[in-house]
Amino acid sequence: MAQSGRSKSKLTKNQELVFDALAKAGQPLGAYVLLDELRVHGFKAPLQVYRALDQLLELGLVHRLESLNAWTVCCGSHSQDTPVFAICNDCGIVTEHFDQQLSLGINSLSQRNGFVPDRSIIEIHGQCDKCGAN
Amino acid sequence: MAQSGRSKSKLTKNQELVFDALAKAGQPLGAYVLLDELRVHGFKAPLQVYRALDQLLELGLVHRLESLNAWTVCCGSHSQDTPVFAICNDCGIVTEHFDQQLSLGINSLSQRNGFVPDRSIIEIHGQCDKCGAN
DNA sequence: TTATCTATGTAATGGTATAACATAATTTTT
DNA sequence: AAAAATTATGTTATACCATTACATAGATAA
Repeated sequence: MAQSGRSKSKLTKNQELVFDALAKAGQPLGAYVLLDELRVHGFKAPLQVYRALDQLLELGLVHRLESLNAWTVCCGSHSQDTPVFAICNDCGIVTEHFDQQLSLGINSLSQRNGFVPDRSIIEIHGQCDKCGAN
Repeated sequence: MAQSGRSKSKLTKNQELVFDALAKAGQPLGAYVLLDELRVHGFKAPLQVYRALDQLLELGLVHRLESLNAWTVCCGSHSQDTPVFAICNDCGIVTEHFDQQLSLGINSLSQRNGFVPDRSIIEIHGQCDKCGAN
């Protein structure tokens, strides 16, 4: 929350609305769901959402889940390291993690192939602990 | 190619057309690009492509690149282990890898969180060796 | 106070994927 | 071989995701 707090003070009105809607949801939302939620605040077009999301991404306050076409608030506990998302097939809950072994693996594989990594995507689909217990 | 050869013998006409178009391209293609390439073979609607792709995915003959909305043939050298894709920002070349450290990392992180992984996505964006040399 | 830059509003369009329904081809069962 | 069931295919319409292009307003700098 430290980083979030610092950056959030500079948010514009639309950025703040989008961020708060995502934070309140506590789970990933699609851009058009966000649009619908924010119509009550005057949002009328997808671009209002996408522009805010782009800025929030830039600031590191939200992530995009590539395999879900959805967006979620950053947990805030990693700086610029690769986030890892665990996505439950059953309940849809998504948790964000940071994992050194995976980060090192990305760097090591890249280096062996003369590849310079810039941005990495790690998303694990499966069954969460709660759903597995049932 | 061993696995591909075995499975390919069972492909339907449309599946074979889609697979061959992807293989010939040698790089990821979008579904609508595939559709256009296959119009000459009688394809007329997106669903013809998507249905074939779904089956090819199932058979492990192709992969979907989630961060590109594109599809590519499987390199064939990993069985059911998580493929890792390196995607060059500059030239667009995509290479497929298998990496034990990353696979172990996925399993380890999952286990620590009581998560049962089913299908994982690892995509690294950056600069390839050729582009870095220039 | 212009000039510039950033944020916003709005309409139109492009790109990706699936639902729903119909038909044909193939395989299984009898 | 005929009937039934299954699988593949064809086609239309629609839903969902994202950006281009252009116009306007607000804030900041010169």
